[in-house]
Formats: sequence, C-alpha cells, structure tokens
Amino acid sequence: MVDLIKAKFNSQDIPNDIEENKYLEFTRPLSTKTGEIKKEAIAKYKGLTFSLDRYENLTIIGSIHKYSNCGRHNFNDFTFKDTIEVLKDISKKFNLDLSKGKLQNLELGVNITVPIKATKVVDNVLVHLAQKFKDYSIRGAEYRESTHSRYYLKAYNKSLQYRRKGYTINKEIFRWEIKYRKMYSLNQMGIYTLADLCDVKKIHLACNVLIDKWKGTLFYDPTLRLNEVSNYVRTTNIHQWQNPNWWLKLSKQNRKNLKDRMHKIFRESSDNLHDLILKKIEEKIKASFHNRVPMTHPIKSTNSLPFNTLYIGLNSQLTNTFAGVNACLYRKPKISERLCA
DNA sequence: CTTGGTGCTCCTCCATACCT
DNA sequence: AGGTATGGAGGAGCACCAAG
Repeated sequence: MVDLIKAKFNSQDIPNDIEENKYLEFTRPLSTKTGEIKKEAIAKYKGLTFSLDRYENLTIIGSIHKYSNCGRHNFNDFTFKDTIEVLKDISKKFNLDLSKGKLQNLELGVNITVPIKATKVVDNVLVHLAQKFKDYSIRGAEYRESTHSRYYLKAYNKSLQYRRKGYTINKEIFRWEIKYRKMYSLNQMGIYTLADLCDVKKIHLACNVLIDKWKGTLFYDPTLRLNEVSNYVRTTNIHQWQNPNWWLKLSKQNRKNLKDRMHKIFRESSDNLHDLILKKIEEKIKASFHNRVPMTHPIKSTNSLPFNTLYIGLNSQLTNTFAGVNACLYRKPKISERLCA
C-alpha cells in the first residue's frame, strides 16, 4: 500500500531538541574551502532520511514500508494497520505532530502473485492513456514506467528483485505502483498531511486509483491460445497488439473499437490475465484494510540475514503452507515485536 | 430478422501548460 | 509547491450498414 513518503515539517512544528533525539545522528557537510560548517543536516534511521534545511525545516523522505522492515526491503505485504503503526511510531520517537507533516510526494503499490513469469507480465504492460510504458533498470530492479504530468505508473518484476538480493522464492511477484509527482490529485481526496494517511476513507480512495489505472492500461495477454484464433489474428493482429506505437497511432475511436475487439478475443481464447490481475489487485487492496491479510508469498532467506526471523514463530506455518499460499492467513508481528527495534 | 463492425455526438473527467 | 483555463481522451448511447 503506502510505500514512499516525502513530508515537510516547518521549523516551528518540530521539537527544538530534534538534533539530540536518541534515534537520530545528524551530520553536517563541511566546506573544505572555507572550513565553514553548513547549516543543513542529515540523519538516517531505518531507511528514512531526515534532513534539516538552513531554516531548520525538517523533511522526511523514504519508504515507510521498508521502515517497518528495519529499512531492508518492501517485499512483503504492508497493510493499512501497518501504515498507522509506523506513523505512530515515527510520531512518538521523534515527537512530531503528524498533521503538521505536509506531504510532498507519495507512492502507493500492491504486490500480487501471477500465474506466469512476472517478467512476462511486465513486458506486456504496454500503454496507459497516451503514454507508453518504457523500460527501466536501476539497483537490481527491472520495471516499466508510464510517465504522466502528475504521476508515474510502474510495473515491477518483484520476484527478480528478491532473487537478486539472495532470497529464495517460488512465486512470481508482480508489483503495480503509482508515484505522485504533484499533490493535486491526492489533495482532491483530502490527503494533505501524514495524519491523512491514517484515514481509512482517504486511503481507500487513493488505493482505488491503482485499480482504475490498471483498468485503463493496455495489456497484451501472452496466454493467448493461438490454435483457437483466426488466421488473421494469428498473422496480423497479435503483432499489432504487441506494438505500443501501433496503438498510439490510432484515432481514439478506432483505438477503442480495436481494444474492445482484442479484449473479446482475450476473454474467449486466453487466461484473461488483465482481468485476473485486476481481481487480484482489488482483493489485495480489500484485504489490506483488514488485520488479516492473504499472504502473497512465503519467503526463505538463503543468506545470513535474519530475514525470516521477522516472522519469528511463524516460519513453520509459512513453510508448511508453501503449496496454498494464497489461502494462508497470518498475523504479522507488531513493529515493536519484530527484531529490528 | 440477428449479429458484428463502424462511426457519430454528447458529456465528463483528466492531462497539460502556464500562471503565481 | 498550488491553482486554473483549455483542450483532449474516452465512455455511453445511438444509428447505420453488410453479411448471414
């Protein structure tokens, strides 16, 4: 759900002794020319960056999802309740009033399992509105992104990212994410500050955007059964359908008609992944507002990091239910119960 | 007659560009 | 960053046409 946040607190809204806070160690850059110590200061804690500007305004930037996992990863599910827990934790540890933390950026995303290789799903996410999804590869992550003026849509192969970091996983994980560049759309939903992220109605609205954006995304279904379709579809249509540029050249009316026709054929002669993924996104969002969440994926660590000890006491349950993971319900330990305190 | 393909208008919502 | 004017995208509904 809620992943990256960027929030700014005005100097009068932060405690005077923030630099003495026991969880934060601020460092200041030193000018080697003048020997002058800059006023700006930076501290890091559990993957969050706390920066003070020269007017002593505080900006917090980072993933609150990773924060709940000691700053290590955002592979697991992160529920609405977790969001509240983390924000309360931040508020308490740093003595901050969440309603004073004005949001400047927000990222929301869901991890879901897919029945084919996640990379195949990502590769076939083609166009949203008039914007193609373009390939990106940074820090072990491969994703495609559609750039809009107010937001970015991102489709990730999350299982690849897992494996590159040394985790064993036998499920294919697809992550669908929206990153806001401007606050306008979120403001329309009543989301202005960190405190608004604790409001279930507002977050529900924000999460539903993920559903709408997926509905509006052109997806070529690689499970199309070629033996069931006409010769014309086999020889011509499938090449057109897989080509984002071909879609973008069409008139809007023509695009709609051809999209409808393609979807009809996918409904009849494929596993209809677009619909399947839509349903999974809907289910995951719904579940994230309950305490008990259907688990996306069991996780085993192959390196020495105590990754699975995050779920200490639950390991046997996880490994025993490898086959039916989607049916596996579990309660995540509270932040304070986890080993990263 | 039905069915499927096409194309039109109206209307709403949203993206963009540009302002402060 | 926030705010807004403008135009475009696309969905709904309807009509037309050809083929069976």
